[in-house]
Amino acid sequence: MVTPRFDIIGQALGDASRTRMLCELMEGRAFTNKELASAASVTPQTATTHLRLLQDAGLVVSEKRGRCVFHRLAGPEVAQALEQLAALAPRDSLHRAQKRKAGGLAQLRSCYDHLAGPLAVAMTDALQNRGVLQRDGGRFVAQESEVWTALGVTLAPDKGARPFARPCMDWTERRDHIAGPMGQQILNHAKEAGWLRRAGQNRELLLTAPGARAFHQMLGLPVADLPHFTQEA
Amino acid sequence: MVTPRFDIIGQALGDASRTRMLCELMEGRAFTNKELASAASVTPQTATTHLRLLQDAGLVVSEKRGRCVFHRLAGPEVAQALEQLAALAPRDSLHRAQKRKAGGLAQLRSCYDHLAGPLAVAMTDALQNRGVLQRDGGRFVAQESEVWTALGVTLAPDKGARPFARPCMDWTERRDHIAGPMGQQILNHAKEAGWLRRAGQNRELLLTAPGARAFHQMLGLPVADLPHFTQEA
DNA sequence: AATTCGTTTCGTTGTGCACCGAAGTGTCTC
DNA sequence: GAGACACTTCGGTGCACAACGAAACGAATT
Repeated sequence: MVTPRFDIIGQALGDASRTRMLCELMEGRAFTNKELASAASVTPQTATTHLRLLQDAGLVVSEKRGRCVFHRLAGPEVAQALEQLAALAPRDSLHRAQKRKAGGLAQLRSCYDHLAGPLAVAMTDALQNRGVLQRDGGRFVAQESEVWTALGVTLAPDKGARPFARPCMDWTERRDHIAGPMGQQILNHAKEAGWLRRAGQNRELLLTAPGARAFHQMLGLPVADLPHFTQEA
Repeated sequence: MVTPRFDIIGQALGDASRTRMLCELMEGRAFTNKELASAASVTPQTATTHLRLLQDAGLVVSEKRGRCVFHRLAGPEVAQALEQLAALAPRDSLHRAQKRKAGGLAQLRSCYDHLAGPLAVAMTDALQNRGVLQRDGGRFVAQESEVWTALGVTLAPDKGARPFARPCMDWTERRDHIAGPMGQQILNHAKEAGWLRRAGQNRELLLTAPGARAFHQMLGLPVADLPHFTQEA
């Protein structure tokens, strides 16, 4: 048969669990297997098979980083095609991204042991612009002494084997931020200095007034749009 | 769950048989159940369930005409979305329409007992423009005496109960042409007058030189692009 | 009324596959 | 090294559904 084979893509779309995963991925960020599994309400091993199928269909690309695997849409065309397809069904739209940005869920949060979100990405950018941090393929190289002064932080010296600064895929910005010992110590210092406070049980964080001043004065980071800590809580 | 529900559409696309049907329908014409069943290589009863599914997904609309049911894509947006989706898969394109138009399969053919194809649609247009034929909801009303002269045909008088001129969904043009006794007698006269000849075993027809003259002079129909009869056969 | 044809409904079979539990691999931390 | 942790592979279960035969329905023709 000479029939065009968009049934492969159709097959990939033809399952509710995969649909839920794709809706998460429509946000543009990269997600781990576990997160997508949770989004689809299935176990990780089921998510693995789903994601392989989406990969085979060319809708999703996956990238291994350490022990995590990050999945994201194969490109903007995919998102566009899916959006157009979803527009055929006059249901509620699927712009989770906007909802999430509007709702204060995760503009500022911790990622494992380090800082994540737009602020973390902006910090990474700022440090790179000042030449304190350089990207070298899949890793970061930091001028340690200068980082101290740039951040006003006294970081413990590197213990050795573990890379001092690693890039970590940021959920919201779909770009890398600083992980590893350096990221961990930055977050610790920010907490101890009272720059950040936990918002609830989850990983969400709030910026305090001194924290906003510190990040803005030291690195020129934009802090106006971030969620600030108020006395209400 | 608040997840968007494009899994319904995805489900509809997620089957090879339905994909084959949709590829046929991408041509823009309306197809009967049986034709789509044949295109998908399944039995008509299987095609029925597939088509209901496509209907529920909002991809296809169906219209009953006599004992036939005509199915076509719900609208141009559907075709566009499918095309964009198919473009994600870098396989061979699905433009059957163009192939079929380029290949001389069915520019001019008989439909049951009457004439079909672009020429038939153009004829219907021309007769309506001259006020000889009027559309009245789901049927045609013809000024019989004037039709005679306009076509240079002597049509037998209407037998009674059966509507003299009925609209019939044209495959190629996705628009109606003239069926019923009127359409039948027009085709008969065209054959007897040597205006048209059969091309092979199928319903394909060829236009002869006198036929081209007749259709062009009497109704101003465009005949240049239609398949002409030559001595080769 | 009988026949033919296109379509649909029903009942059944068979298969594909989503799902999970258990176990295995690779990576990171202590 | 041991112990977490993220992910994958394997095996098995259960369900959804594509497919067809048989039969019913409706429209058109005789």
